Amino acid sequence: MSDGNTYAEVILPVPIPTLFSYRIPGSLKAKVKAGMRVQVPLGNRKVYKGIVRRCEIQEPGLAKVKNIQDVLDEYPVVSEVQFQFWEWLADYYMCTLGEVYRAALPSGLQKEYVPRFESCTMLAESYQDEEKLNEVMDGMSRAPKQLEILQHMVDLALEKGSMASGMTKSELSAGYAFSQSAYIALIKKNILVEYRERTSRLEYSGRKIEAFKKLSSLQQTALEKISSLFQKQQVVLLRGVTSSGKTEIYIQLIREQIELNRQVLYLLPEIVLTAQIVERLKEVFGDQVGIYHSRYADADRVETFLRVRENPVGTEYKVVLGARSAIFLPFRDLGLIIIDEEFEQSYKQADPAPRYHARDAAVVLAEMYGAKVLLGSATPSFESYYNARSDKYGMVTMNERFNQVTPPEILIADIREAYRKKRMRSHFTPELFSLIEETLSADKQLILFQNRRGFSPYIECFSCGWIPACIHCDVSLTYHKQQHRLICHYCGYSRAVPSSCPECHDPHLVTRGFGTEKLEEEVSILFPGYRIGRMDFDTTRTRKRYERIIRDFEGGQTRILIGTQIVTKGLDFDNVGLVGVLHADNLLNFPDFRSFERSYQLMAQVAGRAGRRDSFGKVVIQTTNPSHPVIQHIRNGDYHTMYMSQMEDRQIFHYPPYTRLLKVTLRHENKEVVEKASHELAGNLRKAMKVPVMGPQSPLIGKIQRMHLMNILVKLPRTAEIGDLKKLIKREIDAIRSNQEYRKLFIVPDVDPV
DNA sequence: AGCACGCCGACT
DNA sequence: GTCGGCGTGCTC
Repeated sequence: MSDGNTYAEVILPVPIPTLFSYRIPGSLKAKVKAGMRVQVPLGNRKVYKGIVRRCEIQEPGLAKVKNIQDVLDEYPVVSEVQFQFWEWLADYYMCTLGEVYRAALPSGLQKEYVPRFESCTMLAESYQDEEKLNEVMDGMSRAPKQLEILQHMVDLALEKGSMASGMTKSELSAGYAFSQSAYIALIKKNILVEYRERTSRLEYSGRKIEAFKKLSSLQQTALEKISSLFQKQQVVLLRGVTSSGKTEIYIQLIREQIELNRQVLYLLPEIVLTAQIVERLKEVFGDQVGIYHSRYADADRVETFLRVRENPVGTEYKVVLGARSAIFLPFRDLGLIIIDEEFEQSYKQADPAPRYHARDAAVVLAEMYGAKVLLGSATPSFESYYNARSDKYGMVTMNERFNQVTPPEILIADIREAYRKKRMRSHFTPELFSLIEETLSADKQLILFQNRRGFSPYIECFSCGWIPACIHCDVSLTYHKQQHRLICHYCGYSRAVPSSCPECHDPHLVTRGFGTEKLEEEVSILFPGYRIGRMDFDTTRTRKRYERIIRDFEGGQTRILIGTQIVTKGLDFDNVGLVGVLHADNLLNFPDFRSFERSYQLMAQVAGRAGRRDSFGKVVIQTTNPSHPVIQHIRNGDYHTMYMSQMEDRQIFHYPPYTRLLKVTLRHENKEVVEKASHELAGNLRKAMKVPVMGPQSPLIGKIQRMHLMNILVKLPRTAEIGDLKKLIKREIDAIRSNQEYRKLFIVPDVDPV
């Protein structure tokens, strides 16, 4: 039954799993289209910006239907393909469309965003013909000012490409005695037309495009293999060791897509997305390259977002270099998605929802666009390698480094033996110590890796063993010497260092273990006179500081670089002769089924920093367990054997890639409540379905920010249609949620947790 | 997620 | 007498 009104379904950024229906007032009927942002009231006088999912729907049959207040776009900002992608994401990752909306649009588009408009002008269509124009210009001897403007107009237009080119009024009026009245006369005569255009906050460099680098024969072969695999496969894994020159292969593939007038999304982990890589792409693709990541000012993200699609066809960005959220950009026609360092955990969004994995989501997105996916990595994730080996993906391997760069020599140093023989010097084995000396005297640089920040992971009372712990979390506090404070690495809580033990009043408190800060101090004492750079969470808070540390090391001002994980990522230095891993056991002993895989990837990455370009490098890995299989595999560079042995375990214990995991985390401020609820949920899940349900288990850190945690792990079969199982799980979660007893309980499902 | 409504303790 | 604490429930 139609009442003559039309209605729209709107997605709002609220965690409610429904769309909201609004009436479209007559005045807006012509303007509202799916994918446009609208302003709507919700609840008490609150104004929200929502996205129209569908419009022109029938009367929704609700008691209260409010009006759309305003339409905020001239063109849709979300396309139908994007909506399909949003819906897939919400369904697969068990979240609401509202949550996807929050993640997908830059916040500038969710709040106020006032684009800058500028007056532009161009020749009216009938005067774009040269003869016709000459005719009027000949008749303008009595209007020299108008003639001058036209002359100028033609020069500028031709410079831009054609007589039909538009320009801003300020461009037209620059550099001569521009007459406003003469200009208006030309508009009135319909020789010029004026229009308004949104102008950019991002600068066009107008830079000249440089020639493509010639590929080596190895690169050329790899490129040809990739192209031929793309004939029959949607996804190809490019397995290329560090320094094998993957980037230049990507550049050729991007070029091919641009020639086909299709767009390319080039995903990188946030931290690898540095000036180095951006520069290289701009060198060859100039202003066709867009950048999109969270460290960008939001206004710039909005610009990139809009320029991916809204620009006239042909002038939009052809390739966007971005971090994981770039999968939400509204591409007109995506032909290829490159995912570099595809094994990086940071592709998975942990918090908040949608807890999506950009690599996996990108494969689905590519399918929707009919695009290809290239995964790049030196040490692929086991999932991707498994897919390649089972022919789901194509695979191309590059085993040699570019320009015959010699792979680094990897030495394993036994910490325990060195201790026994009393040959440790602070945290250095004799092997590492003498190689540091050698490297420094050979005028080379070195990198030391320790996966802990701060000075020491905890302090302890010498007489009674008391250890200061966080008041909000179940962890010890890390001592930061420079700030002279004890800091919680989970919630940020900090306190002064006590002058004596509060338990037994002994003033003798000792530091235990070591982090990057302590390492820096000891290196400066043991190897005086060399400038040291430290790169960790504490020293890289701002982009400026981060870039400065890199620049100083790149330029050779700092000789020694000490850091956490962050030094392993994608940095390309020429003069590094040595890389030291101070304590590999930290990584290996992490209680997670992926810890071997991770350790291998991490150590292989650190090792890859050594001996790039024309220099020969060495890597020293210090460990208390030199016979550990991962250590042996690293030394032999044997990814495959490592993979095969891990796969056996994964199959036996039902872990990915043989199953899909779904982790449910329960949070409550009361320990008893969260334990009771999680047991109840796990029990109900076991009753409801025939798949392995593990737990509930208290995680390694049982309390974070005053909230007690419990995890339940569901192992979903790879083969079956898992949609129904997820619905079932959702139902059980909702049942627990609706229990009054558990009203302050948070239940968070995480699909494919990492 | 907001935001208001609603029902109990310390203040001008 | 009220200001305000945050528990509860709803939002087209």
